[in-house]
Amino acid sequence: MEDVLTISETAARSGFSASALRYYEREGLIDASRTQGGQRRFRRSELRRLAFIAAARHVGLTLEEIKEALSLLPAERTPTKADWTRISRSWRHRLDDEIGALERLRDGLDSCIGCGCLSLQRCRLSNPNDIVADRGSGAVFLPEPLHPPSVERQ
Amino acid sequence: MEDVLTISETAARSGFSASALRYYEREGLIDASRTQGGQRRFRRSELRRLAFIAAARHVGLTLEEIKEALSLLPAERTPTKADWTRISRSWRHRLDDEIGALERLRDGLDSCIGCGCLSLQRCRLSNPNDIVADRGSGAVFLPEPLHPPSVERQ
DNA sequence: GTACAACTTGAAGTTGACTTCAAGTCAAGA
DNA sequence: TCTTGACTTGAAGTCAACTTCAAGTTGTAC
Repeated sequence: MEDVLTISETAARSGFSASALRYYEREGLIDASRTQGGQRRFRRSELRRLAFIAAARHVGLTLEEIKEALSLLPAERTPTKADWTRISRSWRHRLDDEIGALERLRDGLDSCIGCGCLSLQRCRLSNPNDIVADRGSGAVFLPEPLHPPSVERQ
Repeated sequence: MEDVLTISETAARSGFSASALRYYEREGLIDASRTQGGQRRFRRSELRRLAFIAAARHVGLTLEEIKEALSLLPAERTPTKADWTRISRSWRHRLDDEIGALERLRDGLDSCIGCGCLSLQRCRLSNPNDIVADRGSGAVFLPEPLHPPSVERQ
């Protein structure tokens, strides 16, 4: 076993595609040295970074957020288990929030199905912010969009 | 109150932007008649369709799926409450599945933070399919990607 | 030394769900 | 009638996270 890996070896071991690895390197999420001929060689420690990236992606973080998280790792020494644990601890809250939002949506759906309304005036499911209806009720069903591309301004 | 609405009235009442309404019409999700001059006029019943679309978007359906769902509505008569209820009932399962996936992820995260591993060989959080590790263990942590843009084909 | 798979680059393409733009037309109040 | 805001269209732009492509270079097994 050599102590550096080619891009295809790294791809096979990390589960990312080679083009994704090139993209991550270009974006500054991972690092690679080069051969004299210019080919990438990845240190094994990059596999751990990639594992972190994979996990963070599963949690729903954007690459920008992941990059920021990775920048919190110590530069002068090899990150320890405790370092990795520290920067991933906040995911727990994020997941709890996401689960909570989905549960509120599901419960709202139950009542909507019960009444069959789907009314813009009354149904919180389709009108989370009570845009049209009674503005006195402060109840906001979904404080922010659950799925990224679903909110419009105007 | 007139019985048809302009695009900006419809936008205000539905919460969608005017450009989104044009887009939905072009994609065949909603319908509009025209004035002699060519301007759109929306029947009030379209507001209910739009309420459905808004709710379905919150549940995470794509426009394509929503279009398919809407095509199940009866064409020859005005949809009843029961019609709307019927086609939105399946959302419940979808939400349950999504919630379940997130909960499994959260619980996996807890054990990962506990051990601090984040190892490609051992950690199911970053290596959901056990690509590198022991292939004997049939346990698959996340059977499919939770967040759309996170899977690559080799 | 040769073959050939694996690698390199920059540029362009992909996806979904819109938004923005430019240039022109319509509707309605005074 | 005039004005002006609302409306129309098609085309192009946006976003993230990559993938695909073309054309050329490198590494290595024989």
